[in-house]
Amino acid sequence: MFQVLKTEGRARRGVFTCPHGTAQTPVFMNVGTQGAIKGAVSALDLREIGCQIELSNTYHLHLRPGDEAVKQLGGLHRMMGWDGPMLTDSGGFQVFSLAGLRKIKEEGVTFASHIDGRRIFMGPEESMRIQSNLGSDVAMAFDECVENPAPYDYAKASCERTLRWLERCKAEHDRLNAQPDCVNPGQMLFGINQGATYEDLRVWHMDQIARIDCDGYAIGGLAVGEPTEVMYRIIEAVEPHMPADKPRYLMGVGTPSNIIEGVWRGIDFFDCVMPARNARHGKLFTWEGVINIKNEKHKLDTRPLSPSCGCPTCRNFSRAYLRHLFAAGEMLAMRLAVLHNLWFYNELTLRIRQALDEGRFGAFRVEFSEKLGRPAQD
RNA sequence: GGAGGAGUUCCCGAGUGGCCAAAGGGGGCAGACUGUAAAUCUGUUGCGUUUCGCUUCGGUGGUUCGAAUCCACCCUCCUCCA
Repeated sequence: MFQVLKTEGRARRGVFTCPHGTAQTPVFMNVGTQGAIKGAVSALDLREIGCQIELSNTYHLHLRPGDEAVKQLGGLHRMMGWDGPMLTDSGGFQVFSLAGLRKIKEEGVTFASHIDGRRIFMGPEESMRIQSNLGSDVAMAFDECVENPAPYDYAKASCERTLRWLERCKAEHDRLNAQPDCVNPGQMLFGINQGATYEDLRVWHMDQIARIDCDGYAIGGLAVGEPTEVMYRIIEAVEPHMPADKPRYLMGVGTPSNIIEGVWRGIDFFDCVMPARNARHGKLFTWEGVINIKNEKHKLDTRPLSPSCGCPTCRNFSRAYLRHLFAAGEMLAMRLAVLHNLWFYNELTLRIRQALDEGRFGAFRVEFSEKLGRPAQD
């Protein structure tokens, strides 16, 4: 269930309700692909850093430990110790990221497992079955994420197929939810818009999938090679065609600026590996701009990363200590960095919501959209 | 005291007459990262007025058109024998 509380221009402030609770939107979902946030961060930590929705992955959990095993363990929520809202990606992104290891046919996709090379077949029905076994609150439709730029003819054929796959996903999802031993009978289904960088394909595809009754709609296939301006142009073209009473999810995006600009263009849900991955690599987001904590200039800096940050890392540790932990290759470096960046992303969306509540999101956007992507000034 | 062996750029370590400012690794410095095959990947790491010049392979001197590389002596370290 989704309720829009307030709007400012195209931007929306809302509340999303699912079997494991509610999320205030706009929301950033914290990515824990294999049932864990990389960087030694657990579900306990997610609570502390303000995570509203956790995101995991169908393909990866199907390979390890296996979705049947997860089901026997009581579902992914119980397995990983997270009792809040959870969304699972369908494996569609792996069609893109593992492009060298798969073959696409009408029935589905055959992957050569990136772990041991064994053949894994995943089509709409398989993806739905796996996600049903995982017991997430939101299952994503199985789609093909096409790399940009893509030839028009290919993008057209691909998004037509993704539409047919959504019809199969919907049918299988409804069937599975009605099974007596279903892990999470209230599981929702989100459809995914594709069409590469072609506005006519995007709009046609969006109109088509909107006719299939989903609990939300996502824009996929962006931030996969095209310039940022093109991404914004596609969102602006598609968004008016997305059902106004359903949540809108921009998949895999993005930078703090991308999120502000996405909200400005009517997006409610985001997710991205960037805060976690960049954190592991020493790039930290703050309200003053981006900090590369590995840089020599922080060697003797006793200040926290950011004076305006209330995260566990900034409350307790100096830049100098963090830099040392990175230089020394200590696991703790990654953990503290990931906690900080995810806190920042969760607080970013919190402040966006506050700005929307108070009708000043336009001013918020002007103040922060560009600033958050620049290097922090000392 | 005798017999061998070894000293190369920040470190380790290749290189035994010209294609050597010198492989490779480490360390250092910097950059990338967008529904996670990523604790990964890339660049750079003697100086300068940078399609060229200068200084550099323990030290000094020599051979040669040309030396990290060959010769002499010296210094330091390691192993074995006494």
